[in-house]
Amino acid sequence: MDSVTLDRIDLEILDHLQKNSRMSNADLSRELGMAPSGVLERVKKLEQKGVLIQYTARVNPEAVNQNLLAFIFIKVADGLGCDETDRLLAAIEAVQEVHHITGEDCYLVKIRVASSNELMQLMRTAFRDIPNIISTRTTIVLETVKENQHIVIQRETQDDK
Amino acid sequence: MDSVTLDRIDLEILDHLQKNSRMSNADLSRELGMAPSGVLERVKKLEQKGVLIQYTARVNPEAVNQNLLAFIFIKVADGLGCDETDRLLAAIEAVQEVHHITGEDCYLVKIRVASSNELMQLMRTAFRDIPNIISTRTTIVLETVKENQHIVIQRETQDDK
DNA sequence: GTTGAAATCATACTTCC
DNA sequence: GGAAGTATGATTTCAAC
Repeated sequence: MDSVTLDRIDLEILDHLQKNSRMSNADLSRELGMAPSGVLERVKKLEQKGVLIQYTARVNPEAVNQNLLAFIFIKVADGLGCDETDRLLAAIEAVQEVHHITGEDCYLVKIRVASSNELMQLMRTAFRDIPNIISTRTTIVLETVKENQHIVIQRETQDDK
Repeated sequence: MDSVTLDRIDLEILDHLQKNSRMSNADLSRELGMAPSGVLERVKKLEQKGVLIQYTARVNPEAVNQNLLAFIFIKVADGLGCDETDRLLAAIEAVQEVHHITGEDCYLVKIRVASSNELMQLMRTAFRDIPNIISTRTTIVLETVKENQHIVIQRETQDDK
């Protein structure tokens, strides 16, 4: 999944769909100056190749009472963690991200919940049930200034077709 | 933006669009067992109310050579940071997230770049040019197990219409 | 990648509850 | 205030090129 070759048009498609995934294929093809069918075929291929992972709507967390964002550093018994621990952490719905990291701790987990109360309850239940966890260190987010998953599309460093 | 009342149908819409924002309004209305026109009106209102922030496509970072993910803890001179620092950090394209956090450091920044080389260059240029930054502490992600922005839609804790 | 045609969809307007 | 019905123009989709 890193041997995929993308040309300029593919990168333009990715850029547009990152900015608005709900745009119609007709609009997208107008932007690119191509026939809709040709664009659709490229989009389908990008999906098949695993370049386009998902189309998602971003929901304002405040609007659905998910006001607490936190990062949790987790130290586990077996040095680098294991597949089972990975799986258990990822299975928690409120957990949005699970990363293996360098440094003292082994995991960095991003979690979004309704309140500090809910976070405490999760720590006491879901996290407590995961074996191997030695310690956790929680950092609370006071305010989020920026938050997206946009990947910078670098047209110049890519091969053209 | 937290006084918005959403009923069960609104929450179902959010849930569906989070899972696939590119689904047609016709498909969405079939899932909900409603007429397309009614569903469209709700979606438009959710956009207007700022509940639906954006429709975006998730791109596989490896496919576009963005293989390095890192979290940077930043300490600034003026305790809690300021709007100007917020703005400068957020302006860096590779920076996906900027949070004010509790604890020793003031900011937590998530950044995605092509390589450790590019990260180093960014630290030497973009970050170096931000006044007030006292120190940075970088944590490199070795592997990402889970990464999404899905918000848990809690049907039971919301008011029904 | 494009064209063309049939099926399907988006959406604005009206009517209904 | 919604939601459903309706009509028209746009879009999707797939064949053949």
